[in-house]
Amino acid sequence: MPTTADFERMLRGAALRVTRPRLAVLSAVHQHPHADTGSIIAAVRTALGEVSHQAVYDVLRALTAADLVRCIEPPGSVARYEARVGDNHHHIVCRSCGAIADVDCAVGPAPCLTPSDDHGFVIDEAEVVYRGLCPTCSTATSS
Amino acid sequence: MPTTADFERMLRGAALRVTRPRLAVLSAVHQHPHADTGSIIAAVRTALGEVSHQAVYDVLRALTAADLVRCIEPPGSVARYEARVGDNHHHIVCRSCGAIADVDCAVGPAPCLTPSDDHGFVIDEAEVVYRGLCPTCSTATSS
DNA sequence: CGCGCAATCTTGATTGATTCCAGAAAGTAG
DNA sequence: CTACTTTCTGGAATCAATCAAGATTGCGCG
Repeated sequence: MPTTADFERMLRGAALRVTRPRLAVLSAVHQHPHADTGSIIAAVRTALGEVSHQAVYDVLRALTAADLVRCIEPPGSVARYEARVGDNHHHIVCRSCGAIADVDCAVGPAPCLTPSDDHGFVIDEAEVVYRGLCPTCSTATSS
Repeated sequence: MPTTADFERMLRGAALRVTRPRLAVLSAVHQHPHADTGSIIAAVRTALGEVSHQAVYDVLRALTAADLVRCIEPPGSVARYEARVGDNHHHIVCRSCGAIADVDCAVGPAPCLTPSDDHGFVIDEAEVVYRGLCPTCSTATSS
């Protein structure tokens, strides 16, 4: 787990000002993978006291633009943020309870980047979302 | 393009009552691939006159549950619906204008269904979303 | 060490999609 | 044709997210 000093370095490296809310948001995202915005706001407030949701939204946008965090939007859920950036990985979403797990790319660095017909689109990224049942819901259903 | 009689047959086959709003929604989804809810409501109202948005939401949910339409939720956009069901295909979303195009599965019937580590999840579906620039935005940007 | 600019945060209102609710209407089976 | 059940209508409510204006604060510079 990175330290506050690491987060500060990351912010400076991205030419972003180092502020209390930003360090708290960065820390919260690292501590709570796949957390939705509400959870992040709650975590930040636990750490700092009162913080406006607007600040959190703004910080998340800035961090996303700087590639310090990544935003994912699973179907049937609100936006979620995670700290793993730079590595090509995807997600499994549980159909029943909404749990999310990371999945490393199936076949290589960027296997699905070549669809059979690109319709003239210039593709720069492919995101894969697996749907299914997590271990807990799977056993609960089959029993 | 299927006819009203076809739509009626589809509804009866799914044990759903045949109502005017349902036929209109089914028709609208077939005529406007990847339409968002608002567009579908507008299309239905053009065809039938006043229809409550609640009815459209309800119908779309019923049709989705019956696998007569499919719901997709591209990042940064609202829910959209399409009529292609049963075939495994994915989507390209334009980063700039939000246009959506269909893409047949890259490597086979269900290529990405085998991640390197499934974390104990029971996976039954994989959805791939390609991000990039559509031909129009691509040329507009590079010029 | 203190100043000034510009980015950032606070507060509060607002939008927009979606859902909930109760009653009226309509489709289907018999 | 009748009755039952599903579906639709109309309106209010919820929730995430965005917008706007003014107060703060971080950071670079002298």
